[in-house]
Amino acid sequence: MSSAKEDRKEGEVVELARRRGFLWPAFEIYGGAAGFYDYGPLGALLKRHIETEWRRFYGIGEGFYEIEATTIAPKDVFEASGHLKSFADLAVVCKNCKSFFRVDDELNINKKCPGCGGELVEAGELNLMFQTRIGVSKGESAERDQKKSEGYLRPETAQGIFINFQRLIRFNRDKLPLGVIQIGKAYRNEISPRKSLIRLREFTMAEAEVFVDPREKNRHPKFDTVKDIVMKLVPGEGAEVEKSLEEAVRSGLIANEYLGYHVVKVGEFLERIGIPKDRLQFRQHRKDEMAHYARDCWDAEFLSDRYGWMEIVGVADRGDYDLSVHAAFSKVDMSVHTEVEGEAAAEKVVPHVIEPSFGIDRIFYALLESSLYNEQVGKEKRKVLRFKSEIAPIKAAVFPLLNRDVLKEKAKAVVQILRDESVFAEYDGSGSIGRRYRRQDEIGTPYCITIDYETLEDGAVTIRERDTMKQVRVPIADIKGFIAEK
RNA sequence: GCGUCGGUGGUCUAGGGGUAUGACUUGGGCCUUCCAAGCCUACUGCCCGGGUUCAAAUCCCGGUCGACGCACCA
Repeated sequence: MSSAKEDRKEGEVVELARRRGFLWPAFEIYGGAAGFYDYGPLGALLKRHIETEWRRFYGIGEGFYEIEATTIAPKDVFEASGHLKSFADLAVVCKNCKSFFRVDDELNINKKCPGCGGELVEAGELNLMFQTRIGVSKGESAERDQKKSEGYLRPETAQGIFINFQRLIRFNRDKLPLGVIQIGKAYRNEISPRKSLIRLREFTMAEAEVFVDPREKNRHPKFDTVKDIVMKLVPGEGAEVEKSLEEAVRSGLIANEYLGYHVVKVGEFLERIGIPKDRLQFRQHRKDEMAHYARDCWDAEFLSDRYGWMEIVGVADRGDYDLSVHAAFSKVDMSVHTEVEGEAAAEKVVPHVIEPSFGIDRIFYALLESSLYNEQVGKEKRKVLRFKSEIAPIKAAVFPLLNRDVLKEKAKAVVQILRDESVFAEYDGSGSIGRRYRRQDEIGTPYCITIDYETLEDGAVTIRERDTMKQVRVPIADIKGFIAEK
C-alpha cells in the first residue's frame, strides 16, 4: 500500500473509467464529438452521490435554498450579465510571432500583425456561448422576430439565481444574508476542449450564491468555528503560504470573512467526499485573470498526477456586480432595505455576492484519480478505487462461495434483503471468488458479502472489507448496521 | 483554431497491397469451502468518406477522434 501512488500510471484512470462504465465519449458510434462525455451506469451513480453530498453540505448544513432555473435564456440576460459583450468577435493569430488578437474596428483579418507585421490567420470565435432561437420566426417580420428570439445556453448557472433575486429575497422575508444553490448543466463552446473531463463543452456546475449586506462582509456569524483551519494558500502576487483562515483574513490576503469562510468550507467539502488535503491548495487569481464580474477570486486546485495543479472550484467575491447590472438593464430594483447592528438607520443596499462555484465533472475526475491505487496482493496486482463508502457507486456485492443452487438462491435473497433496506447491492456469481473481489475492488465497492454453507445453518455471512481485505462474520440482519457504522 | 504524431475485438497489442496475431476481459460449461488458479467452449475488431489498384486495414487525399506543443479558457 505504501508505494501505491508511485505505481499509478498516467492515463490509466480514463481507461478504467471507460472500461468499467463510469465515463464514455459521447456520440461514439457517429465518430464522437470533442468536449462531450456521457456518464455510464457507475459514473452516473458516483456523480449523483457527489451531488447528494453537496446538497447535504450546503442545503442542509448551511441552510441554503436550492432552486432550478432554466438552462436557456434570452439574449437580454447575457447582455446584462456581460457575457455577450464579445459576441461574434473573431480572434486572429499571427503566423509569424504567434501573438493573439481580437478582431475589432482597428484590426481585421486583412491587416498585418501589429506586433511584427506577420500574416494573420483566423483562430476562432471568442464568445463561447451556444446560440439558439426561442420560438418560431416566419413571415415578413422574420428578421425582426429573429432578433427578438435570440437565446443562449447558459455558460454558468449563476444568472438563474440573480435574475430571480427579488423573488428570492421576498421568499426570505427581505432578510440578508441569503444563500441560494443550484446544480445543473452549463455550456461553453470551447475552442479546444481537451483532457477528458477537464474542459468540456457541456458540464455540470454546482453553485452557491451567498447574498450579504456589504457592511457585514467582515462579520460572518460562524467565522469562529472555522478561523483556526490552516490552508495552503497561493497569493496572486508572492509565494505560497500556510496560514490559518484568521491570519489570512486579518492580514488582508483574503479580502473578508465571508469570502474566507467559504474558501474554508470548499476545502471541508472536498475532504469530506474523499479528496486528500495534501492534494489541495487555494490559489488567488491575479488581477489579469479575474472574470469580468469578480473582485477577488480563490480557486481550489487539485494536484493531479496527470495534469498537475488544476482548478476544481472557484470562490469569487462578485461584489454587487450582478445585481447592479440586472437592476440597470431590467429596471427592477435589486436593493434590500435592511438594518445592520450598530448602524443607526435602516438603509437600502445592493447585496454583495460570494460565490463558491464547483465544477462537478472535474471533481469527479479528481476523485477517480486520487482514489485509484495499484497494489500487490501475493503474486497478483489489484486495482482498487478507495471511495468513501457514502459515495461509492455500489455499496455491497453478494457472492455465493460456490456455484451451487442453494448458495446462489441464498445470495440472491440477501441482495433483495439489502435492496429492501435501501442498500445498493449487486449479485455476482461468475468466475472464482477472487476474481469477483477484484472486479468489485476496481469499481470501488466497499463491501463484499459471501454466502457459504454455514450461512444456511447460522444465518451469518462473511463481509470482506475492500481496503483491508479483512473478513468478519455478521448475521444477515446486522449487515446494514455493520455497513452503516463504518 | 494552427502544428506534430497517432487510431487494429470490451481492453492492450502483432502485422501490414490478397479481409488479421497474441494476451487479458466477457458469456456458457467442468472443477473449486474465500482474494484475477486450471481445463473446455463461445462472442467480438482494422475510425469515417473519397481516390489509386484486379485487390486497400495497409498507399494517397479529406474528415473525425485522441495525445502533445502554441493559442484560448467569464
